[in-house]
Order: sequence, then structure tokens, then C-alpha cells
Amino acid sequence: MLSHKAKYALKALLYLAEQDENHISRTIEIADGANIPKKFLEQILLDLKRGRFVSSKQGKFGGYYLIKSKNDITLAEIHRLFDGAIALLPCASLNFYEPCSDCKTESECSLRHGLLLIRDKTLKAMEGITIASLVKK
Amino acid sequence: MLSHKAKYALKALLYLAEQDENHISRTIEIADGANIPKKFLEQILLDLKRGRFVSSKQGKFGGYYLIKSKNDITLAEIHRLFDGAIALLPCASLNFYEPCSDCKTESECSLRHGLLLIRDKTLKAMEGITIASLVKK
DNA sequence: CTTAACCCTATCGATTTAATAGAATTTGTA
DNA sequence: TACAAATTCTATTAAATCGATAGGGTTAAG
Repeated sequence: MLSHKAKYALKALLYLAEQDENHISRTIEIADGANIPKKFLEQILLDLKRGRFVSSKQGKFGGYYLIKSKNDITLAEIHRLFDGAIALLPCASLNFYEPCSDCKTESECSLRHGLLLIRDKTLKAMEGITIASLVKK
Repeated sequence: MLSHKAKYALKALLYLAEQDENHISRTIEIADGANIPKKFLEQILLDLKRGRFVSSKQGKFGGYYLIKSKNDITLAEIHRLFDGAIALLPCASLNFYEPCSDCKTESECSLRHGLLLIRDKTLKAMEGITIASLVKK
């Protein structure tokens, strides 16, 4: 399941993607538009900025805007940024790999092979969902 | 990601599936064989029993055994039993559906459509992984 | 220099998670 | 019948995580 943070991030990106080119959106504007607690959204937008999805203008009349094409922002990326691995166990993860602590004898645990299959299919599906694909509906 | 409970459940089922027909496995035997904390495993086996995946024999020489074919126990079922919904949000879930609390205007949130696509593919993949498919490797 | 905005860090309360504890119950058998 | 060996059940705990809030600090326009 997605965390609220990830869900809010997607909604915020969706909001930004729906604005006119060159429009700058204030946090409060996004919060109201997407129904997200403002102070919570602040943190999320900062995370999105650190992740190079958005950029900001500080000071009066400042705000946030997309710096990555809505066609290139995928659900997979947002999941990884806020909720971490897409795989079901760390030993089956590409970006968050860790060996199992409780698989004593073999280096590959008995579940790993099956979980790799799941991860591949889920990942492919999640890479197919972009902000743009969510906007046009 | 899978919880430890779900992971341990899968390993325990795998252990049971590898035993001879009619063999009854004691908890301690499974715990040692699959490297799972024994008292924690007790709870998990009870959950698996309530979920009709295994049954037990009480008293001396008692233990656990599969009552469902290893070909019919899927990763999807175990995920649902221990970790709940497979979908990324409750509003996209088949078995754990709940409407979004923060989607004010429309009955369907902006993310739901995309998440339904993900859920369908992930679910199909998870239904394809059975205990039997994990054993033979 | 005031105002309006982003930026940053800390904290909080509630929930969940992983695990442990301890006792009650059941069953086989010497 | 008493003991031993096993499941069953409920409670508790310690730690981590999550969702959210608080309260400033910093930046820039006018």
C-alpha cells in the first residue's frame, strides 16, 4: 500500500501538471486544490524538490513548478522516493537490495526467485503509469 | 514489502510442502528448519490454521500439516491474510475496498484508474506464484 | 523594512510490528 | 492416573513507523 506521503505527492504532481505552462503554484494553493494538510505538504514538496521532480522559487510570489516532464514522472519513481523498494523483500529489490538475515545456508533464499518475477511485472506496470497518463482521464 | 509474518508464513508453508505425505511437523521443527523464532511462528501457524491452509493435531506427537494443495496456495492469498490489500490504495482494492477520505468532489479519485491497472497486473503475477512453484527450484 | 512565501528541524501521539511470556488445554502412553 | 509433549490463547513489551503539527529561519519582491 502507498503511504499518505506518496499518495499526496502524486496528487500534488497531478495538480502541478494541470496548471498552465510557467505557472508557479503556492503550497497553500496545492494543499487546497488537492485536499492535503498544508504543513505536511511542505515536507513532501521539499522531498520532491530534492528528488528533482519539482523546483521552487523562494520569497514573495514564490512557489513550486514541475521541472520534469509529466510524461517522464512514473509511479515507480514516486514509490521509491517515498515508500522505498517496490519488491516484496529486500533480497528481490534492485534499488534497495539487502541480503536476507534469516536465510542461513544459501545465499539466495527460497522465496527470492518467485519474488523476482513479481517485482519485474509490478515494476513494469508501475513504470507505465505516468503523471501525464493520470491527468488525461 | 512483505511483513516478517507473511515471509515466515511462506517459509513455513514451504517447509510443510517439502515433507513426506502424512508427515506431521512440530512447531519447533519448522522453526529450526526455516529459521523462524518459535513463539512467533506459533501465532503464524494459528493464523494459517484459521485461514484453512493448514490443520493441526494437538497433544503429544501433535503438530501441523497442509490441508490445501501446494498448487493452490498462492502468494496473493498469503499476502491478503497477513498484510492485507494488494492494491496500492484502498479505493483500488477488491477485497479491502474503502473510499478515499481525501477525495472531496468525485467518487473516484484521480489516482484510482491508474492504480487499478497496477493492481490487476500485480494480482495476476501474485496468483501465479504458488507454494509448489517455490518448492521445485 | 514589511510581507509573503519557501525552508528546515524537532516533536508528538497513535498505531503497528516483531517478538516474548506465561499459562491453559489437549493427547498419547508408561 | 500421572506425566510429558504438544498446541492454543491472551497479554505485554520495546521499538519503529506514520501522519501530522509546531515554530521558527531564510529568501525575495516591492
